Amino acid sequence: MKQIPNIQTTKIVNTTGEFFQSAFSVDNVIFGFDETDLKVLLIKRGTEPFNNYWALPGDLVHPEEDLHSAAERILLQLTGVKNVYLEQVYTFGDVHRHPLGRVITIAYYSLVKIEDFTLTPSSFAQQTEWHSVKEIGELAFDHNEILDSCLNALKQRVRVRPIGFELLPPKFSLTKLQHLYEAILEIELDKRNFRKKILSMNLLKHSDLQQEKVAHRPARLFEFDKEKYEQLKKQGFHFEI
Amino acid sequence: MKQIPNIQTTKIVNTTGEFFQSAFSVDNVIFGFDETDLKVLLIKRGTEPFNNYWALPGDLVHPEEDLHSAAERILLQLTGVKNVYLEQVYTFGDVHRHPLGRVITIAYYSLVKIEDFTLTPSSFAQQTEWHSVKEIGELAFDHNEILDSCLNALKQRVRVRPIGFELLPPKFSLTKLQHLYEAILEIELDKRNFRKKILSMNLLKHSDLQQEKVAHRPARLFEFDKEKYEQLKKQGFHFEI
DNA sequence: TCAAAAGTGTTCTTATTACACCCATGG
DNA sequence: CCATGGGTGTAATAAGAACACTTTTGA
Repeated sequence: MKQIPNIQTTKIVNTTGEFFQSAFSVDNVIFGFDETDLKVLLIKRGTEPFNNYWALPGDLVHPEEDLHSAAERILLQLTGVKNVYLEQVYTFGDVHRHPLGRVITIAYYSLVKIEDFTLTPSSFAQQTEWHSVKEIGELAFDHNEILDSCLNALKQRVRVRPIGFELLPPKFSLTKLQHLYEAILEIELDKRNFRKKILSMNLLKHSDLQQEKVAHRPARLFEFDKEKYEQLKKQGFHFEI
Repeated sequence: MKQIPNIQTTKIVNTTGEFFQSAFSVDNVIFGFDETDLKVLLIKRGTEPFNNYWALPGDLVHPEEDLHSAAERILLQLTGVKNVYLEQVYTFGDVHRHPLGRVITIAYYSLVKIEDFTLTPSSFAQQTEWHSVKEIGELAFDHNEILDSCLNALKQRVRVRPIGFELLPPKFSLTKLQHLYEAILEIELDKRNFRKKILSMNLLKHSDLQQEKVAHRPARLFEFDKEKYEQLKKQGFHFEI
């Protein structure tokens, strides 16, 4: 998949007869979590402009395609996964943000379970790779700015919505969950207080499973109870970490 | 000002040779506050589609214009005011949201001091009027949805950023400020607790002025201390009501 | 002197923080 | 038997909620 395959010919004729080039695209910041680090899926561009730069996956929005669907399509093409948590963040539209024309882009982020798929080199991109958000170099276009805005949005939203679970396998230990919050929020949490708080919400049902084959006391595995959450939300419950 | 003066001729030629019509616009939800009510500035459309419907002020983004600038221009044309608090909220891009073509729109809201200007009928719109957000009928296009999203964004953001002041004159009483929060958040606040909290932040400097000619004990007038806020913010201070 | 809104503290309740040891497992 | 991470409770502190009367002014 190319960022902007090549610049589209676009004409907008306004009432005074002016013409201009324009188009809109969607960029999708795909987040994953692996034990310790928050990661983001980047593709290495194989065409100008910004040839050989790492970039966010994105594409022009198709004529008969909603913005949300475009973001889903990008994700599906790159990872093969569907039905993923996806949220719009911000639209970037500076006149000169794209060197080849007037292209505004709507930024989304997705939260995926990093173990749900293996990356296969796409025919469009030279490379697709998970990068720790702590080690991101200079990206193509204004993608550093876009990534930052999505990271900030995630930081804010993960505290007040039960979306952290989207990054974990269905069954997880409380320690994993704590590490997830610590990685996203870039803070340290107290183990006992964290457990007390998350368990007091009654949103986790403990499966009877445990970790296996670990060289220490095995952790109990929990599941997020989505129905319970929807039910509590109707009653005015407000999630907060 | 017309919403979409008439549908623009737009061609996007993608790599497979398809053509399609597209354009992008900005809609600006302009909020004001008058003593008791949160209001929004609407214009009555004078052209099809949605002739005679109330609509949000908006326009196509010009070729050499940033999105933010477009939102500022719409506000300036309608009200004559500049340097106003303005924030992007969400981009609406459903395929059929505009009956005459593919037009996505980036929603902004502005916070204005309602007494800073008087409305003069614009040459483009039949009518421009403040409407209480509690009494909004059916608007043109998907503007009810856009307004709702901006209202929600305002509700969330006004609690954690000192932006309520943007809706008040430079000098205001604590009771006015309280009523503002009550109107936006749609809750009742305790007078003593509210005062304690807002004053404890040390963001208000009390001018030596008082209300005059009121048939009750005159209120002290306060000013928001923006420099103080910027300074505290650097030290990690977090505004919250 | 009345009506109307301004202004002001204390107590109670709830949430948040800080903190240290024993447990179960695999190697 | 050692190393590793899992699991647990209590006391201190801070934040939030509830609540009623006096003051100042104009009419």
